[in-house]
Amino acid sequence: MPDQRVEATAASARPAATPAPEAKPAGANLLFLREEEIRAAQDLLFFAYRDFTGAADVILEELGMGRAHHRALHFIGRNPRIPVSDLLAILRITKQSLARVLTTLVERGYVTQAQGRDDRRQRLLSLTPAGEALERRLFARQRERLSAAYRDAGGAAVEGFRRVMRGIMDEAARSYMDRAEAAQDGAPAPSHAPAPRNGPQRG
Amino acid sequence: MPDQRVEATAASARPAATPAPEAKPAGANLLFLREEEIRAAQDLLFFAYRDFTGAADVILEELGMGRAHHRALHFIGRNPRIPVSDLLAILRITKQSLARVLTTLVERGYVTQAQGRDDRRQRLLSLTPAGEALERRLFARQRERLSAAYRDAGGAAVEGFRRVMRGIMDEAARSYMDRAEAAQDGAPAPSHAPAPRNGPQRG
DNA sequence: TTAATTAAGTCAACGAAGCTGACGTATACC
DNA sequence: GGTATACGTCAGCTTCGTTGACTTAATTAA
Repeated sequence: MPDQRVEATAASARPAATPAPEAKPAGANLLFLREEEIRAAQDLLFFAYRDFTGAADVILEELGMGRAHHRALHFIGRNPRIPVSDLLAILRITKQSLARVLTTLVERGYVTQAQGRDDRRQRLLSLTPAGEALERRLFARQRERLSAAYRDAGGAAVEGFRRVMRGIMDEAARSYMDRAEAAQDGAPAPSHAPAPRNGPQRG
Repeated sequence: MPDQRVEATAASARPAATPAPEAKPAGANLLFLREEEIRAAQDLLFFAYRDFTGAADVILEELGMGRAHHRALHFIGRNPRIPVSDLLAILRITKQSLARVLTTLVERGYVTQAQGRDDRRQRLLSLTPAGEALERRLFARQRERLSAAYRDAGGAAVEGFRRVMRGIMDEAARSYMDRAEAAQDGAPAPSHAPAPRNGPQRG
């Protein structure tokens, strides 16, 4: 098996990726460091997200489902009785895309749809016990990675992580997170609102 | 225009998502908080990554390219003269998938392929000046988000962010990041190795 | 009470970006 | 001289996003 031993590949002399270190005006170095810091952040986001999402793939594949199913399951689990439109606004996909995954989730008994009480046009989505069980299985895999990272990094780092991640997401997502957190602290039945948006909305 | 005013939707009495607060054995509450912390991390990763990647979409769309093109451009830009196989191992996609985006990047003059000197089978990839210019445009959009987040969160938070993100990615990605950082500090021509893997490798 | 708006579903078709399997070619290495 | 490696390519499939058009039921406003 070619075990991808890329070690020491391409160790040939390569023109350094860094600009020539000669004749830097004052401040340029700082600016450069800042740019490198941001580029490193791009790397961090790519790798961390790739491996975070990949963690649950084994289970998904054995069930013939994809990541889209997992995302729906996750957000329905976190927001019982969420209206379809709110879920759409969280995921930022079209209802046709959501319909595809939702159909299979309902057919296979992972998600139930209940008619809204005050607005009977709504179909409020919740996990069935089977859905909760599946979500927990998927969660367990990602939890391994995340809690190991949290444990190794320590509490202060986790708080920093939280702050930076919040800063990266848009205002709508931040206020969603705020409401989710408030709900966590015992507030009764908040809206799952993803907060006002602006983008397209076609379909 | 229906401005997605989801505010206060579904504020009907909903069975709390949280387990009934009565009769908690000692420690259960802590355990619960820890689980909620990890679930919140899932949310953070989803929203932050969604908006981070979305930031460059406007430019990509106007050029008729996708995120796959951006990823290739990014990692080629960060690793001039990278062999195809190393890029594949970083992106973790098949060469057929990479070929599709690479073909258009080369055709449109954003990327050049040079024959390897010590191993002439290799096609070492680099950005052309046009490719660098495009990458900078794309970078600028993401930079806005990232540097605002860094600025608002502060240096200590950024370090925590970095530590947690490193912890989430797998060992191979961590050692890639280490090597990239070392290269940054003036070491001459390191390998772009994504470090040994294990997964499939078919195709 | 009628008309407009909204929530949700559905059919059809398309595009981006993954995937597998099977080969071909040039180069390296033993 | 034979095997393994780096890269490219043809063909076809899957997931999951997209647009556009249209229906039904329920709510809301005129």
